[in-house]
Amino acid sequence: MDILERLNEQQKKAVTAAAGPVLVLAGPGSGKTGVLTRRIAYLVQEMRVPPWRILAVTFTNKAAKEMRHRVEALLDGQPRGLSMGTFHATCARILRREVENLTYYDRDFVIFDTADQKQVIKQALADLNLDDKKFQPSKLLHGISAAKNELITPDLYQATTYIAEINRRVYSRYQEVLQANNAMDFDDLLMNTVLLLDERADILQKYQEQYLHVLVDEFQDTNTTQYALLRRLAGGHGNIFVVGDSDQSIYRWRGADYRNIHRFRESYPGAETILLEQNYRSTQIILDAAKSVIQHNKDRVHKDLFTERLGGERITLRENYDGLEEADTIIASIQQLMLDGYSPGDCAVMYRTNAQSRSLEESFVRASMPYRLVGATQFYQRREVKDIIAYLRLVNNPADSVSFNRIINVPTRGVGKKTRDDLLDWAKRHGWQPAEALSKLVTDLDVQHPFRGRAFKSLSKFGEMLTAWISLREQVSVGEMMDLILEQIEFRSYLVDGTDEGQDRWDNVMELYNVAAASESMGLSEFLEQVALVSESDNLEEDSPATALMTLHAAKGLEFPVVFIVGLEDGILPHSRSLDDAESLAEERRLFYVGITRAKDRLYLSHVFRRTTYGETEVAAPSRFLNDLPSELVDSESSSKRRQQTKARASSWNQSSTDGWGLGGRSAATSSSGSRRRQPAASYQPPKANRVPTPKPLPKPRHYGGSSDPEPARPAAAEPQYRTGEKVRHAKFGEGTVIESKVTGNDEEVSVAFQGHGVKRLAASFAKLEKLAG
DNA sequence: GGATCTCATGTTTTT
DNA sequence: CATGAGATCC
Repeated sequence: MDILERLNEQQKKAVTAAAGPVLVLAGPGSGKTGVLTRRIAYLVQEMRVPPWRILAVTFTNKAAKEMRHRVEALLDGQPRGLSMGTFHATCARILRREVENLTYYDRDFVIFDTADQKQVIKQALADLNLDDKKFQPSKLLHGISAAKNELITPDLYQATTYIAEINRRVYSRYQEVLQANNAMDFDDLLMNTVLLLDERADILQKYQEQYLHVLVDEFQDTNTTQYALLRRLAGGHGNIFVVGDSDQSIYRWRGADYRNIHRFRESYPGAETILLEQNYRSTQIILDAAKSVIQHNKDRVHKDLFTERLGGERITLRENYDGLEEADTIIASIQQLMLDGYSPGDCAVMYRTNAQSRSLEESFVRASMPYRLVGATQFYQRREVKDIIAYLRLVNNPADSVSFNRIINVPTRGVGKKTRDDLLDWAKRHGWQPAEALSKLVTDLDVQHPFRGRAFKSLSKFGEMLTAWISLREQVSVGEMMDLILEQIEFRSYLVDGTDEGQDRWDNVMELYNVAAASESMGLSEFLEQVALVSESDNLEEDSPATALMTLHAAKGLEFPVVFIVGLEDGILPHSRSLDDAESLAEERRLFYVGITRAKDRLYLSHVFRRTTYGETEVAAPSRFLNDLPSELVDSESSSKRRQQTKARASSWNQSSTDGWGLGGRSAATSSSGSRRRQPAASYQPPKANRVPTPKPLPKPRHYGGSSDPEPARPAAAEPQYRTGEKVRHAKFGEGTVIESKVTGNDEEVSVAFQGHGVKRLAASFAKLEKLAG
């Protein structure tokens, strides 16, 4: 494929720019990913740069994955050795490779997520005899994260006030606790990499020489530490190509600083700056509205965005009575759009806070309209999943006391607070890690210990299992290890308690198992790292027939033919916590701008008269941002007006379809879906028009539809679906032969021998086995 | 030691 | 309203 095909002049200029610093300021919809990927292809193909000498960094796994695919398509095959990944994954890879040069860590260090961090901070506070009610863990963590994002170590932390001094001490202790656990938090991955490169000129030089070209996506979202990293890596040659848009900077609260764009120009005075101003996404009207909104922010780099999609539908602005009516109105609009040839999957509903998704979901369920929730509760944060990961982490890294504490009594095994404290105490006195102490208890029969009777029995039993797992660590695969653990702790019977929720939890564990089993070639550390650095929203299914529901933050980088932005009220968007700070307010405005610019054809904005938050209903004022929309671009409707027009049919505020679109079959929807790893998109339940419209009490939306589709309510204890000898196909493992299959609870456990992959035990509901004829 | 209740808490969350 | 952590009760 010709790399320069169908590029406009500016895009071409960026792709073919000479080596050296390049700054691409890319408006929304201006084809920045295309430019970035073509730049890489150009470097390889035209400038003859070996792929392994190129480093491309992104913020999300999804962006990295997409870039990789597109580069592959351009180059007609895999660019061997190309480094492409998120900042965190890139740093983790460097740290892992250089681990022997790290003072406090050994090779199996683990990555702590926010829940783990909270435990660490509590430990730090306890160690310092500070009250965690007086000093809020979340606040302290935020402060620590901010420091790390600014490359400030505890030693460099300037404390001139009492509270800052507390912060400094907690930060310092927090780092010690992490190190004692052989663990890093997300921010450490970045900071420790920079520190390492600063300490060791030889290592710095090695990476500078390897990465002859550095490319960065979403540059406006970099924080100080990330920018420091980039500057160091590109330090020798200065071949750094960054793409960003300060108008889309919406992660300031995470340390992102779009002023890095200005700094870039100062750091690299010779940098070539290229503006991508042509928008290929939106209609003129939508783009004009977006421009009018963002124009109110000060100190912007001026861009003159334009589109060839002149005209377009006007923006619809609606006032509804309350959130319920707002949701129902949106659904009615989607149904109307369907008559115009749009699919529900062409539509997205965006909101400021996750809490707003609930009422929307309920309305979608009630109307039997398909939807998918993007980036809600993350799979890897689910309790049962975290529990099992904690087991694996402990096996991988017995120093991990956070995981230890998490699972010492999960499933309940008779180790309560007292016994646990005694154990931790005893371990501490001897200078052992908790897991180490447990091993001692079973391996060293002469050891003096404070346990008797039941406590001793429980601890030894667990100690024996743990010791055995650790000794098997090098010999078995991750999947086998997990299988063994699940079996021995009888996790299934612990979870499956006859409720749907219990079954869901077990299903989640089986899904994790499938991920592990598919990661055959990975070592345990590697597996855990991968699991720590992926997130759910990386798996938004494209081309799903369901309307996407997401926060405005989650919407960045996406586009939809039809976009609804809800809750345009002062206090929601802009959010109440941002009202008293100009910089925060500017960021809220950017958030609105990001939302508007996601839309290709149609944009619907809505606010309500009465908003219910935290169970309290209050009158809400329309968002101040609405004043920034030129009235000639907007069609305003309010439900009271509409009601008068359609008086005959609509009679009350509470009626669900106020504008006369009472189409939505009111059959009780069965399954909604969160976006899940390796799950098919939410299955579309078409409105069953002829069903008796008896609105049942709302089923609580299931977290996903995996195990029940496509055959809901498989009779328990029925015949197995799979027979011995039957040939099946699995997405990962390919063809195989069924060895045995048995029905267990609501599911079926199938053992299949796969060519080249050995025998796998799979949960039928997850494995998605395809039966092969013959 | 384990279950149950109460009470505080609540923006966004690429990793 | 809905969730989670900690206290309290059995």
